[in-house]
Amino acid sequence: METPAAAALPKYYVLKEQILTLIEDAVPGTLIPTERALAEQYGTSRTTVRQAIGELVSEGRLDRTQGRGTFVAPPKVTHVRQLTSFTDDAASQGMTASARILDISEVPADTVTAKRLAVEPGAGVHRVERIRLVNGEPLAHETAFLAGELPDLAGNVEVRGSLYSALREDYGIRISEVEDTVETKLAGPEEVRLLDVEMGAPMLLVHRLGFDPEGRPVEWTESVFRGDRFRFVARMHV
Amino acid sequence: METPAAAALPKYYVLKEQILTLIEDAVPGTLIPTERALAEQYGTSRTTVRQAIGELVSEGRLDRTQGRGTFVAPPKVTHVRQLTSFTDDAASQGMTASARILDISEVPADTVTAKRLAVEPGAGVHRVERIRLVNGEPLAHETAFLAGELPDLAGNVEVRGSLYSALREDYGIRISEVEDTVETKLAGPEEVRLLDVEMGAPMLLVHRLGFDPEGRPVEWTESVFRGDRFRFVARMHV
DNA sequence: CGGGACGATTGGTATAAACCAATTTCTCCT
DNA sequence: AGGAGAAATTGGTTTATACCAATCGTCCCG
Repeated sequence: METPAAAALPKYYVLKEQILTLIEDAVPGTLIPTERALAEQYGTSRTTVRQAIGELVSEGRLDRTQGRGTFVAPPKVTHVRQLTSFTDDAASQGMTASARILDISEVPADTVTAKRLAVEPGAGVHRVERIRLVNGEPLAHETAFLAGELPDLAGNVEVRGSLYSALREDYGIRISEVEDTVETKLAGPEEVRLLDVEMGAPMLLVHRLGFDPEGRPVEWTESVFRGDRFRFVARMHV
Repeated sequence: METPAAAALPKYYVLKEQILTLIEDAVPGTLIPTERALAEQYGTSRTTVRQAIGELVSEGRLDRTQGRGTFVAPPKVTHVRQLTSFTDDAASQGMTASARILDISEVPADTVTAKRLAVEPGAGVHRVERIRLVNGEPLAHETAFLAGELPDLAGNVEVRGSLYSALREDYGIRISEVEDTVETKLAGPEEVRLLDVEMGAPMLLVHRLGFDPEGRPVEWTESVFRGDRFRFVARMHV
């Protein structure tokens, strides 16, 4: 006595949709029932509840913290490339953007970086590693590599408060064309530590290669954005 | 007797890295040991092995099929927006691109579509739903909505073999500017059915709004790309 | 020789049960 | 009151087990 083509859906997925209807009208920050309570309430095991909640966390609909509970998550941040700055984007959405500098130093170029920046492997390049924050919450981990002579880069970035401002004002470097690649990636220990996400959460891995007006590559940046908090926008002429 | 700050990493993550070293030099299509064999070999449970393999599948490093086994996956496809066509991209990487049309029809605009295309809700818009394939494998599910009078759209798309060709050649519609948004999404039953991915696999959700030279929105498209097979590239002037 | 039935193998879903780790709450002592 | 410490609560990880479902190979029969 089987249902012809009705069921087929895994139990955890049905539960996921039920939880979605529970939270779709809730304000961000609302606490939802515990995993043990949901398991009993829906007549299933905690394992199944965790599988359902896990996907909702990955999708950015729920946040959870060990010892505290599981909460309704805030909506995604949208970032419009090139038309506005990161800071302006956030401001237009009623949020405040900032950055925390982890490291500014000069290092020998590895093979990948050397190829991108068209320098010799092992040549000195500048490295700028930052955490980008919105409303005080970490949103992205960004590591930029820059070719050329940039004396006292750390000091100038400090003063200007922005890498691009320093490049333009202090060194006369203008980036006139960029090539971005976007792909998915799962969070590893580094992202867990720096961005406060869960192991295995989906991330947006963005690589940017920036060229000066003469077409020379001057900037090579790898960024890892939280997939549950971020939306990437590009507007361009065809 | 605890190790001070050494361990800390979950066992499934350590196992994941070990499996990675096993497959990093293997040719795509190579069969790896069964879950039960790996569990015994590494002295762990099948649950833990599945958690490790699951992330590698999500990252596009492994493919698995019930009843067959788990295999090393092929590398990602890269798509450069606007500079070249989808077909040319694939060709330049030694692959062949194609599309399967699921539906071409005229439907009343829902509220979201109406807003994007600047028409009245319920007004008739054209709907084109396709599956994009590379090397015969489904890569993306794409649904486009178009405003305006487009008599016999289905027939013309059939003849031209491309939606954009038909718009340009048969209706004189040119898209001169586009706005793309990219975010992550997890695969649901529809993606599982149409794109041959696993439930919960990370996807790239892309929305495109296309404008004509007068700045009027003429195309609104939602695309879901396989995150394990696809890389999105945008090149633009600043 | 073809084909269908069956069984073995492999991944997919679900349960129950521990125990660990972070956080909050309670309690009791000063 | 205030604070330290214990207890309870909640999510995080792992194991063991069972059964379902898709695939593939084998064997036997017509």
